[in-house]
Amino acid sequence: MKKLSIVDIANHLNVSKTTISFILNGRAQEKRIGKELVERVQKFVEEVGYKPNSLAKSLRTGKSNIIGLMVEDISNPFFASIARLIEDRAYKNGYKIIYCSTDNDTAKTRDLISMFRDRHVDGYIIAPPEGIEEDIASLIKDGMPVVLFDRHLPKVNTDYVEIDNRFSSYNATMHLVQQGYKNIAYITFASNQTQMQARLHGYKDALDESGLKHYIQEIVFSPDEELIMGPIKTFLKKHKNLDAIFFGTNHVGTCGLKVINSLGLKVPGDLALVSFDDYDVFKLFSPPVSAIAQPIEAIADSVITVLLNKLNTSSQHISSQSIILKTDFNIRGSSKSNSV
Amino acid sequence: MKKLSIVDIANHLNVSKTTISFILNGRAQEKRIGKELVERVQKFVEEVGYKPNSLAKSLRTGKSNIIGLMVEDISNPFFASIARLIEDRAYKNGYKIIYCSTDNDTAKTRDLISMFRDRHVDGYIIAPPEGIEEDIASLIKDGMPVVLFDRHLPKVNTDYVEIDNRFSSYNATMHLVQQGYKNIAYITFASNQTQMQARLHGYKDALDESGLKHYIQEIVFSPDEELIMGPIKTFLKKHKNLDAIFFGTNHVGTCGLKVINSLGLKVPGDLALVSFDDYDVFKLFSPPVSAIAQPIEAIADSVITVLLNKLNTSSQHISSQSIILKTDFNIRGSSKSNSV
DNA sequence: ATTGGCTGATAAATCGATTTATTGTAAAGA
DNA sequence: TCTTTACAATAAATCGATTTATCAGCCAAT
Repeated sequence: MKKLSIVDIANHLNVSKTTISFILNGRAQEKRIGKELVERVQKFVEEVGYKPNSLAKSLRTGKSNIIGLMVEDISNPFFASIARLIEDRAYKNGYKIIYCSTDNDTAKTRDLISMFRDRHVDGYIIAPPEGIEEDIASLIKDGMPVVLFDRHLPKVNTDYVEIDNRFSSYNATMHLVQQGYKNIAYITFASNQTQMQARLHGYKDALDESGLKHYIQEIVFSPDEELIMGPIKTFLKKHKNLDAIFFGTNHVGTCGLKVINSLGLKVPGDLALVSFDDYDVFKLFSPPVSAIAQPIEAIADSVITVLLNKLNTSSQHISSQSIILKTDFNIRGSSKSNSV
Repeated sequence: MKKLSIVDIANHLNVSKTTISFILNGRAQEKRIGKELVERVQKFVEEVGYKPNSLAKSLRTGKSNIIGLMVEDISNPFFASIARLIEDRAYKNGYKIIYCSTDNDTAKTRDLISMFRDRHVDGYIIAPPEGIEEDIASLIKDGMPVVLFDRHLPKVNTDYVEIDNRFSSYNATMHLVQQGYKNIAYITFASNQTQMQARLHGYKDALDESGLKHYIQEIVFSPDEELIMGPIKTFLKKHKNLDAIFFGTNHVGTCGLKVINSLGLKVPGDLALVSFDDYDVFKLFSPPVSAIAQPIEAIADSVITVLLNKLNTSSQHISSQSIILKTDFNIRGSSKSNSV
């Protein structure tokens, strides 16, 4: 009982495979195929559960109904949640997802793009690392639908979905300032990606406006958490005068909390905390940590909507669109009572 | 500058495409193709960056170099981490991953399997929901390599990778018993899956052995966390005498912590806690929560090793193998001093 | 009687590879 | 001299669909 092909169907019904194909692709009317024949074919196909070989189909039509999704790291809860939502929406629209993690590694990403291309994916959803501009540009030049998210590439004209990083960061920093904190540090991953730079600027702007001093610690990303916690620990020991910390991502934040625990620091007595990216860890820490929550449903929705749009309209009147979404600032924990 | 095909290469070099194909597939020697020709072809292919169309290749060979990965929910950190590791290993071995989340929904899973099949994936890695026995069996009957993980299907003879759930659970429960807790509850998701049943049994066995009373709360899974927290809250309010809780999964555990926070209960003063599946939340809770840590690297490694084995050896001498891995019990927080 | 239009269906080309069967030559063996 | 054998490369078949071009029959119009 091996799989049957369109030829088997055709032979069994004494009909040409062309006819079968037309009927199955809803072109029966257009091709003036007799009603009884159509019914007979449909009935039989249904009966034996015939399904066209999608590889052959893709080979001929050039469409694969697969979307390539490239995130930084699928094991990061932020990306995992987004991926999950995108997956759902994509399936509902008849698309499958091939995904991969880039690790923010340009060479790896290049490989993966070429692999996606090789697999003839119909569209790309990418959280791009730095240095990948040319590859993305060439993708677009060749007419592939591409949507970036979480960050974008200033030198390349693409569709992208982002949040208002600068303002979110500015706003959170200002919140600390207004609570009376004077020595507010910003701990983040060293990165020139747009979203990270915007967050950094938001922090700086808020402090500049308030006449406070910057305390910035940039950490080189590593899969080994110890190598993230180490620099944080050193930084905290060096700057004993800090009274508040703003973490640039959930990952930095989580590592930061571990350091704070290990140093036995009291929150918010010794240090007030705020982090970018909300996360169970922040809700359950005691006291709970305020965090900037990205609207993941909205991000996923926007991304997939923009991409499906590009996939369905061959004529692109719009050269490219960018969507900037708002974040929520979830304020938690007892606000410092002795604010100025 | 459209993509070039093997015919373009052949024409350009005045060589037949057969020859090109043989050379590119490393069959030059076997097919006795002249050395200079081989070099000339390889040089040119390298130069123009020609890559065979993998769809055509798959169509002809029947292999897709794609592995289908079905987890319960990719946004669950346990599955996300496993997926990430599997992804890495698969890529290193020339395989790509198509993934999806089953939601433990049998009908959805059935659809997804048929989709994977349709896509001609070479192998399947599945955390199976209940009721999917027949579909898996038919997959195997048709010679598809399948590896289950996290749980297995007793009625189907498959390869699978699991942890020692019963013992892990028994051990963790015993730990609470030995610390002197008398009223130990087990809160879990209602499920007949093997791993959940094994965990439940481990709990029961430990209590039976110790002559303690069972307190079991099974919660119907829901994507809405409120519907998980609600029953937990009710349960805790109903059983004021509880002095310890064992959570059956990280998700239940996280929700449980939220309830405990909202009720203002003190840990471990009012309640001692242990959870299955380790997770940042448990490490950072104060006091930190003891947890059973699954060896995710080992799980991912085993899964992919078993699958690659099946993929590379056409003759399966082994009918099926099951791998049971050990867990780590991470004991945290101050142990109760007034133990019996 | 020939052309043209319409209907209903099909033969053949195509997508881009792999695989099988075949060809042509030159050297070796009978 | 004629047949083998080895060598080097290729033509053609195949995978399973879609798409283009073609055909056969029939009726109306020129």
